Amino acid sequence: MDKIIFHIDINNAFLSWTAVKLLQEGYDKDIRTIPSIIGGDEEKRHGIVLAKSPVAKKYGIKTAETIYSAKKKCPKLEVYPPDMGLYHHMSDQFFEYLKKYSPDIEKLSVDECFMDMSHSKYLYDALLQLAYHIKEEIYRLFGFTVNIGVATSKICAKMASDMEKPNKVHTLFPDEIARKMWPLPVDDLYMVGKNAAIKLHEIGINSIGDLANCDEKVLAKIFGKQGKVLWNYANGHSDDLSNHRETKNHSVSTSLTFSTDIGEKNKLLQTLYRQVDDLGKELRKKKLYTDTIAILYKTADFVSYSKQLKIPTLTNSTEMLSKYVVNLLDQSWNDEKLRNIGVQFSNLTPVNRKQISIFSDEQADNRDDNIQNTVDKINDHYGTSIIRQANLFTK
DNA sequence: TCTGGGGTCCTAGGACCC
DNA sequence: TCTGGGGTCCTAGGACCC
Repeated sequence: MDKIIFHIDINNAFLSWTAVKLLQEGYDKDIRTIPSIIGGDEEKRHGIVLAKSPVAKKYGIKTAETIYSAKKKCPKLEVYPPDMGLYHHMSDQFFEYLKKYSPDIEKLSVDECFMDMSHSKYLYDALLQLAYHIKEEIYRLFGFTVNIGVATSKICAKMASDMEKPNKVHTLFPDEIARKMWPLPVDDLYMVGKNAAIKLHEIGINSIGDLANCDEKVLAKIFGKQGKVLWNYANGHSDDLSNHRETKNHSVSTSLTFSTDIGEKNKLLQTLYRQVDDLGKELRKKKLYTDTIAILYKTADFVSYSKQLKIPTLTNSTEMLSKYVVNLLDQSWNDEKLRNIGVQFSNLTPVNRKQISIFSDEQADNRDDNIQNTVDKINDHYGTSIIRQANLFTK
């Protein structure tokens, strides 16, 4: 029997979640029905569109464009601030609810997932009914709407849920691909971004159908490995779509855009120490170790740089990570003013596979681990970081 | 008052080994 | 006294996703 995959996508998740919360608090309008967006704080230079209402979309407003530009397109646009705490809470509830229908759920982000329904007891027709049922039940229980794509491959389920929005169920079975997906602009295909779209248009490939029916070899020449992937997607093949997301915890990172460009080293260090402390805590909580440490930054003129170092031992000690991060800054930064700085740890390894390097002092490592764990426990207990490294408080 | 934050994967070039 | 070729590891940068 064929696979049956559902792709469930929350419509304008951040905006819907904020809308539901405002309504519960007695707000007099549903911001999903007016030109509105969820946007960051412009004064802090976080001023981009994080989510938009369907009405805002009609004005041509796009996710990730500047709020400044969005307001030019629609002067009466209403901007609401994000509430990440709320969003994580709503996301958790959503995925908890879905478990009721399949144990095989693959999260793609806070607001979308695949559900493998192949082994469910439902017959084919009943499965489609079930998709509608889930959609309605989510609305009844939580107050937000979803799109559900039903297909025999992940790529088709994903493309189906993206069709007409909001609050819809679409199917995209093999015999529907040519009629439903091929006429769409090639730009709409998953993994065709701005750059790929330009190159495809240049060689006369404008629709997904053009891509599906073109010569694979031409694609390979232009896109390398990715050419084959795109060709498969256009033909509705391939279930490796999410492989790169399945293997989780390849890296953790954090970054911060400053309100004003920063050129003072001690201020940069303060930010870095805080970031290393936060990520270190995350690693220890997940019992993961890293041996690949990087800093990333953007200069005032928006040029990105990164500097990475592989170290001979695995660690998740804030103290050790801090030392390397400071070295990386010293090696790469030449006193330019920065608008953004961040830290990334990759090549993450579970604790039980930790290998003690011949260069490391095992006893010292264990002692460090114990101190860190105690600090983490105290901070957990008081709900905040009352114990941080002394570094964090220096000027 | 331009341009967030957190991820994954790929590529190209250099170092180094045999 | 001319310069192989395969392989792996590491780093910096970039494309793409939500």
